[in-house]
Amino acid sequence: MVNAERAIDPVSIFGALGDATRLKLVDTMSDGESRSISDLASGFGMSRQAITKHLKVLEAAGLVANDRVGRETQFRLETGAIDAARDYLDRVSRHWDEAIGRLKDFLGEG
Amino acid sequence: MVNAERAIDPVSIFGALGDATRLKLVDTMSDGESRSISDLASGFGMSRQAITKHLKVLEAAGLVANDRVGRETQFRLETGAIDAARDYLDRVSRHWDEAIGRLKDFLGEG
DNA sequence: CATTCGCGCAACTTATCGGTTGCGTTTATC
DNA sequence: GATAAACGCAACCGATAAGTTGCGCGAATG
Repeated sequence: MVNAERAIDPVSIFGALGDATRLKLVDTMSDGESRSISDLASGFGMSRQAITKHLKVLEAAGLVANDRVGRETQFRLETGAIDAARDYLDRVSRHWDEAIGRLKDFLGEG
Repeated sequence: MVNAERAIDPVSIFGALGDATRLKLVDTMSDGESRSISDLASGFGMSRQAITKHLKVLEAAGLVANDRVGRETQFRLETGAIDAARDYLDRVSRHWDEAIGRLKDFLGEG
């Protein structure tokens, strides 16, 4: 199998987003631009290596991707995983709504 | 301030969802029913106390609430936090779409 | 061609997480 | 009123997460 690590696993996606630094990274990259690691790291009061680790977590979850450009590694947001997470929450929400709807119907009939 | 711990913090919401057991708990409760802790724990191959801990994490994030009924503590899903998380992802997605749209317009004009 | 910039790799430390066990308390049941 | 069910609290433990530092390497720069 070429291209492993492509699971679209809600657990790892939510896990990746469940950290203030990583969520801020996602937020930063939500403007669609590609940024180098050092560029990204400059905003956070943290070492470059720490940011690299966070980016790897985001990448493993499919939330970001990177291209090597010269001596830089530029990261960009990958919206597929975000959409998947949103869809997951949508399903939960809809399931709940339908169940509550049935409950109300049942109570209304009584 | 009465009712502290009501923050609607995306980080803690995503963090709470970023665990297989907790996500399964949310999934289980998405049918709108209230369940006791022991009831919930019976499905997972895990001690009641472990489930209690997970439920507290979910509760701290605002994803579930509980009422004491006799000797049972019944938990139910609280959709507000889920909606908040979904809205957050929506905003990120929309921001990205708009930014990419502007980029395409710019390239198209050239 | 020496320097420096951006990065990857690896070791290490500390804190937190996920899980366990044990015990005491309250509520229901026989 | 003894027994059992459902729970909370707390101590404990191994694994992992988040951050650091140090070092070496290839790509750009003067």
